[in-house]
Amino acid sequence: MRVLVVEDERRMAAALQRGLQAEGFAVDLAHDGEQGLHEARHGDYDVVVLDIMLPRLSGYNVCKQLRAEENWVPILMLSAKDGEYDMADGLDLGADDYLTKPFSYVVLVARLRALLRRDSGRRPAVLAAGDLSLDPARRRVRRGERDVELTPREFALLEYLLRRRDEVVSKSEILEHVWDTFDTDPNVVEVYVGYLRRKIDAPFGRNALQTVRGAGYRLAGDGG
Amino acid sequence: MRVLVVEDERRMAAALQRGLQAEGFAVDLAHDGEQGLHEARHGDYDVVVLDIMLPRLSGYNVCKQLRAEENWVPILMLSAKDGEYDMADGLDLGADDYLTKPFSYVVLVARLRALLRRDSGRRPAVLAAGDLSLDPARRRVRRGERDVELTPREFALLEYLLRRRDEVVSKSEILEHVWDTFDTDPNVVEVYVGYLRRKIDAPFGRNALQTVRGAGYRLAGDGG
DNA sequence: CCGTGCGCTGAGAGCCCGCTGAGAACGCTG
DNA sequence: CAGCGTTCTCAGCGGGCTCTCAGCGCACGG
Repeated sequence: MRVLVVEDERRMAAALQRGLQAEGFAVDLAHDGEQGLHEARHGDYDVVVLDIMLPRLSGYNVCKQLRAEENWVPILMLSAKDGEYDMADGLDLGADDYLTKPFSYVVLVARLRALLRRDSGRRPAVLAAGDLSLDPARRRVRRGERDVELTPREFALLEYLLRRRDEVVSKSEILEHVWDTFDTDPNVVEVYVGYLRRKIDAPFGRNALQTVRGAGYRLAGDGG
Repeated sequence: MRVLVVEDERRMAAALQRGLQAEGFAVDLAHDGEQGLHEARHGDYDVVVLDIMLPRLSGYNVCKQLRAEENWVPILMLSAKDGEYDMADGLDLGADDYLTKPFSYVVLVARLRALLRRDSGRRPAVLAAGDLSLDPARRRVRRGERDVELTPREFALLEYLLRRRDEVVSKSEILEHVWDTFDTDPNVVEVYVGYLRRKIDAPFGRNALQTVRGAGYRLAGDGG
């Protein structure tokens, strides 16, 4: 999962980066509002952590601007507790959650995961393709009436493919979003696609997870 | 997807070309600002990667000129980080995104894809000629209501011909844009034209892909 | 009518892509 | 420490894809 942290104070930013990386996130940093706005627009992040007090452009305005552009990436706002800013304003502007400094990593990570799970509630809670369904919140996968057991990695892969169902997704895109790396041997994707097929397709005589030779994979929207 | 890379430094340009081709883009190169401007005007590209420091005409001016002509092709600017130029200026001039050298190659690809996704609303997403259609994003080709399976090379060839439908396209042009070489035996084009005809024309009793003896091929705009 | 040259096609060689089984490394639990 | 589940690497293989080549048909010009 890709996280953008917009925070001008270097030590705070570095600490957040280390902490979140330890939790398995891929973290990029922006050090002022303009850069943050730019990265959020173009960087394809799954969630944004946004400080309010920023040089050049405040977190408020970054958030406001993004929402004005119909960019609904989940945003978690951070503020000092000196009360100069009111967090309620942030929520009004379209932020999805907020935290007041100082906060603990544990809480931050928990909030982030919650945001990712519900994805701001703007998308359907359950991802589906035909009779294949995945519930991110309950971490549950079903094919028809039967539950399917997946490992964490298999689950993340299926979730990503379902979010982009009917599209052809390249192995490098998969590596970037599911493994949070890009210089890994793409063979690992092939291996996990194989695992998934053995669990969601083969036992049911289906073929949802299709190979597009020379391009990547496609999850058929009708469930195969 | 067609990408124009405007970059004077040969090694950089060659590396970008190879890398982007591996990701499935069709890449053309321009080596100075004037050539880049000319290609961008006439080349029908989906996105332009534009270095700022260029001989004869700077990337700034290429961008400014294109926008002045109401040409809204998505532009991603590249700059050295020596700070001589401020990227914000580039955005003011109408660029859609920027990256600072050195950048990771994967980030570049991700940004390009994001640009293409965002922009896909403006231009027709699918290329068509009569009841023959090709969707670059979903990597899908249809003749009427029937899906047609193509190999990567066949797909690239059909995409190129569709973009230039009703024009007579020479074999050397095809070699240059689809095979990215020019000293190859043109017979390979004949072979692949043959493959395509067997998949998109023969089974349907159609004749979209026409031979213009002594000149090249033409894809009939009405689908044959 | 024939000759020349262009384009078409079937056959086949080689290569590369993707799939898979085996197993090593790692962490967690009892 | 043993046992288990998960992740990932590696090597081998099978087959699809690409491209070459040679032979043939056909258009066009003499």
